[in-house]
Amino acid sequence: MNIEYCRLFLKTVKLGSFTAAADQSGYTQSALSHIISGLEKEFGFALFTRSKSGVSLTQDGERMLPFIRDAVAHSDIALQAASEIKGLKSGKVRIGAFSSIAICRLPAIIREFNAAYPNIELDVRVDTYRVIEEWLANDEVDCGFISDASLKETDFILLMEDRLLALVPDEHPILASDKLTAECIEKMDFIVPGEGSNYDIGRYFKSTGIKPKVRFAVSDDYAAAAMVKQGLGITILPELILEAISGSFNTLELERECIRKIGIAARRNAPVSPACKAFIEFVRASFE
Amino acid sequence: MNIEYCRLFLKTVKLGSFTAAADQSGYTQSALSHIISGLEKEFGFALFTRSKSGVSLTQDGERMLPFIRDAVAHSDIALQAASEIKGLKSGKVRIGAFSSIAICRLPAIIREFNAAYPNIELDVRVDTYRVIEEWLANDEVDCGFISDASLKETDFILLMEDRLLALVPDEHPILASDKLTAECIEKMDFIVPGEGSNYDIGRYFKSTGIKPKVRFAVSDDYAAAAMVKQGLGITILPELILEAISGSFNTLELERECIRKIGIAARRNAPVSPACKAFIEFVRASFE
DNA sequence: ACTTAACATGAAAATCTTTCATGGATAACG
DNA sequence: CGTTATCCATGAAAGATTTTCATGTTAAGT
Repeated sequence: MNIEYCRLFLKTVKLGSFTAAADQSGYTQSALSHIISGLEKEFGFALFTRSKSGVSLTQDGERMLPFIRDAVAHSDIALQAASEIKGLKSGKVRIGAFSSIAICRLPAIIREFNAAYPNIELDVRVDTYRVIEEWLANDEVDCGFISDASLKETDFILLMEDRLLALVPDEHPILASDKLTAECIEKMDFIVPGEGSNYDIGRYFKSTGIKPKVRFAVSDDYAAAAMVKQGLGITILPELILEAISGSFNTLELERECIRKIGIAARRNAPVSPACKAFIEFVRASFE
Repeated sequence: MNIEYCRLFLKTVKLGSFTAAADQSGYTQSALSHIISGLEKEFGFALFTRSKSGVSLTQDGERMLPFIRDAVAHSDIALQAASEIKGLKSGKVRIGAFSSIAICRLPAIIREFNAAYPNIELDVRVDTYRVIEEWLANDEVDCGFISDASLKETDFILLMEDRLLALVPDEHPILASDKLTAECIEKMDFIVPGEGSNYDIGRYFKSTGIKPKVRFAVSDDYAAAAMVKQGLGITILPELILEAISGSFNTLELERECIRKIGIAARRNAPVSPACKAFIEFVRASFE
């Protein structure tokens, strides 16, 4: 029994016409006629009654229909399984990541993933998560690390929570206090950090109503940290970024805590390749 | 995906050898080698690791195994369904029947069955059910009508119960009585009927301990009936046979009732053709 | 080392599949 | 009603695929 022919049988049943089924399947009408005849010979009875307005199932054909559907369905499952396995042998996953993740977590993940799936190519692009969301929407990446802040058309998997912490100059009196209050922030000079963190901090100030005394706005988090060290003011950065910044810094928890939720997302309602599935699962597991 | 090739894959898994699997399946080793390579190309990964002592599944092949088994199993079911349907279009059923059934019931059954399954040939052989059981055992018939008396290696389906009745001459004083007692039987001349019924009556006398005064033993039931009519004695016959004997007879129930159970049987543990199955089911339904 | 057993491989042969060209039959249409 | 279009069947030819044949390679067993 040839499964391809069974598929043709099903299509013919659906369309009630050899000609139409053949056209839709890239065969000639003649071929399909021969093929169905072959099936009928193999089974030993007629499947269709032919007429000038098409074909319709015989009673015997009707009886066979569920069995053939079933056989086709199960062979499809096998084929599907094969393509999953194959997809893990030779895939390519395009990943969007924002800088702190790219610096602090991705290198280890990529190394381990490569060991497990040596033939899956990983293609990492780094930008802010605003941009990563665009990439996801435009199908420029297969999956991306984003914050839960504005997840829209994505399947989001939570990986970790990341606190915002204040960075304070060395030997500053405020270090004696337990947490940094809103009033303290407003009293001190504030250095607005780079683009990505900027976004989180903007949200933070907006939601708490804190109005910082902005002295500087710099283009990246490292610069902001360096300026704090020079005593030019304080700044606020996600904890994860601090891991990436070498050197020791004085951090202080915020009295009004702020947490960003970091996760990985693929486009919702879009087919996800086996390789990408495997990568996402791998990332999920590595954050457990 | 070619189901035949999947079957070959399974056989190869079972035997752990291309050569052996090819031999058992009527292919050359080379053909199987090409075929498995083809499957591997289709799936996109290796199924077997080859060695000089045979082949063994790769990890991926192992993963595919259950899916392929499943696909093959379901296509087998479809093929099986087809052969059932086909079997009902062109079968032959060899039937063993004993005379009373063959005369009183079979003609109507055969006529109706033929209308329903015009292409199934029925081949009826008539003898006593002792012989029919032999035919069943020797596979000389596909199914047979037998009594439950000595059903051994058969699948027995009960169809009807058949009483033994006494046949008494016209105007005999015993007719006034309600039932025929054991003493009455022993007082009167007894005519032993033909071979088939003989067997039932022998059992009856044995089990009840009645010792009849045997005057005659005749070769068939019709003769026994005729002799009763001539006033030569009484006899005992199954009710079903009386239907077959033309003319009116005086019957009397036995005080010690005897019932034979008539059914149809096929050999147990032997494959039963679809046509035979259909016939047995048809008979069962027509006795309901 | 030699032999055997097992799988691979390329080319040839055999078989199967598909198309082409055509025909017949009926339904729809003017 | 005849004409045309549509639909399926069919036989032969072309094209693919499958299977075999002949042979090669490699490793295991003796």
